[in-house]
Parts: sequence; C-alpha cells; structure tokens
Amino acid sequence: MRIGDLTTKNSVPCAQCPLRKLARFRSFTPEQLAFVASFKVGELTVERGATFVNEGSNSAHLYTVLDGWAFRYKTLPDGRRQILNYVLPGDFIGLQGSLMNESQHSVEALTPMTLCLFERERIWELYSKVPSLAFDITWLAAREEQMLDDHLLAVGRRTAQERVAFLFLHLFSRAEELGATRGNQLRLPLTQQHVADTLGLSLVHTNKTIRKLAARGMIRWQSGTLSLTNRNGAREMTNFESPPDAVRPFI
Amino acid sequence: MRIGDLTTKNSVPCAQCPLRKLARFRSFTPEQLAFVASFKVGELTVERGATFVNEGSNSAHLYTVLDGWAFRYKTLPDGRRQILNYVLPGDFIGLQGSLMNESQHSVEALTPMTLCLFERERIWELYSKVPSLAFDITWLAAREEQMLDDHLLAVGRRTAQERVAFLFLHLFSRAEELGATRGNQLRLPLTQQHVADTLGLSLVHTNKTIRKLAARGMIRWQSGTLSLTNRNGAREMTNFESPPDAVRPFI
DNA sequence: CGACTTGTTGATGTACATCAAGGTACGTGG
DNA sequence: CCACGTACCTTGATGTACATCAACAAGTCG
Repeated sequence: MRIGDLTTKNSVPCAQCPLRKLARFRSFTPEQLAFVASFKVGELTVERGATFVNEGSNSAHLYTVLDGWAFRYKTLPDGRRQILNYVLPGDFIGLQGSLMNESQHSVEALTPMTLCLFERERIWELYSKVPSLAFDITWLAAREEQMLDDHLLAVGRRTAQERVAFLFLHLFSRAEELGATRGNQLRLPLTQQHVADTLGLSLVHTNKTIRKLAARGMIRWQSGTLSLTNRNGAREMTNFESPPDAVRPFI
Repeated sequence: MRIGDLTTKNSVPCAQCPLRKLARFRSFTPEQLAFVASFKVGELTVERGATFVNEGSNSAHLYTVLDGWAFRYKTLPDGRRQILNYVLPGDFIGLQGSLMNESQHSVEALTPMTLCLFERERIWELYSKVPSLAFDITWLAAREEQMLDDHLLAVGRRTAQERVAFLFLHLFSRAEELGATRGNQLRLPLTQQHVADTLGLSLVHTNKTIRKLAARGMIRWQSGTLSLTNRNGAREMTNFESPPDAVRPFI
C-alpha cells in the first residue's frame, strides 16, 4: 500500500497515449502535443489503497490519470468520511492544490494506478503559451463542478434508493465513455462502504438499499461486477441524463 | 419579479469598479483593465426573486456580480430543491453555460442585483490574448469547487446543528471579505426555507435546529440579521477554517 | 381590513443509524 | 491439508434524527 517511484523509462510517449485513441477524446494539434510532451515529467505508479494526495498537504503535484480508478474525499476529525467524486482515466488531479497551494481533499487509489506527472510550476507557462490547453483545463474544472452539483442534489434531496441508482448510473456512464463496460456490465472496484461514504448513508442501510434495488430488478452487483439489469428504469427513477457528448479534452 | 433591461448608460466603468477597492481583490494591470473594459457589454439589473439563469436553457450569458446576492440551485421534477451555493459580489456566473452550451442549474436573486454582462463569444479571445485573466477564471472555478466539496461534506456527513453552524460561518466569512459585516452581525437575505434547501433538511427541522443553536448561545437570527454570538464555539463544533486569504481575482 | 408570507411549536410517523450477530470468501502460516 | 485471521456482505432488533402534519402567532403588503 504505497506510492511507487517516479518512472521516466517505460513511460508512455504522449504521441502514443492510449487515451487519445478513444472516440470521446479530441486529438491534439502538433503544438499542443509538443507542449504536453515537454510538460510531462514522468509517470507514477500507485498501489491500490494508497493515499497519494493528502488534505492539508502543500506538496501538491499535478497529475493526469493514465490508468486506474481513485476517489477524492474529505474527513472530519472524528473519522466521518465523505467521498466527493471518483477519478477515472483522463481526469485531472491536483488543480486545486496547484492554484491554492494546498489541497483541501485527499485522493486514494481504488485500483493500481498509473499517473502522468506534470511540472506544477510550468502551469503558468501553459496558460501563456498554449491557451487552447488552458481552455481545456477550465473545461475539466467546469465538468467537475457539474458532477459535484449533481452529487449534492442527490445527497441533499434524494431518497436512499434514488441515490444508489444515481451513483451506479453515473459511474456506469463514465466508464462507458472510456470503453470500460461490456454490455450492461462493469467491473466496480468499490466496497459498499465506499458507496455509503459517497451517498451520506450508513453501511448497513446502503446494503439494504442495494438489496431492494436488486429485488426490484434494477441492478445486480456480485463479486465486483455491476449489472444494470434495468437501466431505463433506473434512469426514470432518478431522471438521470447522460452528459451531452461534447468532445472531451484531455489535459 | 423580473429581469431588467440591459443598460449601457449609467454603467460603472471598470476603471472605477467599486469591488476593486476592497483589500481582498487584486488590482488590474493596464492591459487587463483594457481587456475587461472592452469585454463588458453593459449592466443588467435583476429584481429580488427573479430567476435569471435557467436549468436547461442554452442562452447562457456570462456575468459577474457587481452588487446583490443570489443562489444557484437545482430541482427535481417533483419540486424538491437543492441550493448548491450562494453567489455574492465579485462572483462569476455562467461559466458552465458558456463552456458546455447549456446550464445545468438555475440562479435566482435574493436581493436586487446589478450584474456586469460579458460577451460570451469573446471568452476564447480572452484566453488567447490575456492569459492572466484566463488563469483567474480557472482560479474562480477551483474556488467554487472547494466550496462545493465543503458543502457536500456538510450535507453528507454532518448533523443538523453542525450543518447550520457551518452554513452561517461560511456565509459570514464570505460577507466579511466583502466588508458586508458589522462586528459579529450580518444582514442575511435568506428565509429558513433557503437554509433548509441548502442543507438537505426540512423546513420545520431547520427551524428547530436554529432555535437550538440560539439556545446554546451560538447565534441569533432576528428580523433578517444574523449575529454570531459565539463564533469560536461555532468554529470549534464544525472545524470551520476560513479560506486562506490569498489575493483574489475578479474576472 | 383580509390575504399571504414567515416563523414557531407540538404530535406523530418514518427513514435512516446503530448495535449485534453471523455468514461467506479468501488469504496466511503451520 | 487445517486452523486462523481478515475483509466484506447480510440480516434482525432497536434507537433516534429527521420528516410530515397541523395549528397558530406575528409581520407585511395589497
């Protein structure tokens, strides 16, 4: 359960970045590619369970997820934990820390991860030299804000069943964008405790809620695989809308 | 309860913007000032109670608040409402709508407001010509994200009393930055229904919770004025930290 | 003045948390 | 192979924080 060393060898060249090949991500101009390639310091591998960004720490780095899942969270002194959002391949980590000098949340890996590490000091250079990438960063920040808005609505005003259905639809549609689903199935590297801490519920009540959704034929979640057995039904009960499929930037 | 007409006369010239005079806001370079002044199309006045940004509408404009308070919110089809955040002078409105073409939330005025209106089409020009302003926009987006993180933690994991205390501390410290407080007092243009919809509570329970906090000597809230009669006590019970007083951009 | 909004309080109901116990699967070391 | 520990899931009993319902008081506005 640790954070690996910085790797520069074996590092994926940005020109061959596997994420770029996904339909959802827009392609780079030569100028953008050149900057990003020079911006990337190396790669970092993180073991499952490792917390690689710490609330209150100021040594904030700037990452992009090449592979693996993680979650952002905050805790209260007595241990209560709130998961804020999940971090999937193509997502940006550490913007807050880079702009405000100190991260107000932590990030923990749900699976083994590979991160692209960037020089935080050069972010200003990015803004002045490659405005199109600066624009992309803002786009990603606005998208994160939208997800938080939806999440807040769910936790504040939805019932337990609606919340769980909403979370599953949300994660499923994000994984789908990345080609990580098969039919109505998805490997979910979460425990019910994660779901509980995401939705503001207790562990036990989360369990009972999941069972109820399963009994209603909405979902099935066994041995790490989630099946949306009635995706439309779940959509209806939560008014879930997939995000508009705008072409999405990466970095 | 309506949205006023666009005004260009009587408009405050950006060089004399009253917000700039506040210690908290950084000052403009001549270049920044020139761009912002040309970026500003005019001013808009909005009456109290008017919803001037609509969830799902695509005619998203780009505003900055010159004066007045508002709140961002989302609703479910059956009427449940979640207030996402409050919008105070110096805040940016409509970034999501400008980048994503469609706003996923609504904004309603809590008081009469004056907004500076910008040309949304020229935001790209801003990014390419004045990167320092682009950086500021990202800063504001990251700050909004931080507030949402805190809010989510409160709604998901705090008790009712902690939530109310947290909200009051939050609003008080934001108003304080703007010089809108007097001692431990603040004019709050909210009803208890707003507090309830912010914190994921019912109206009645919100009322009882406020009474309990008042009975404990933490706060007083009478005829529109909030007094933090024991700010340190409230801080302790919520672990509230004022944001680091970084110099803050405006636009 | 009545109509309406906002705040307040008590009675009752329920969704959720907490507590307690046990079950299954999977690992480890002997 | 078994004994043991641990992580995760499941279920029932009980407790409580919160929602809902109802009624009324006080202030505001036409």
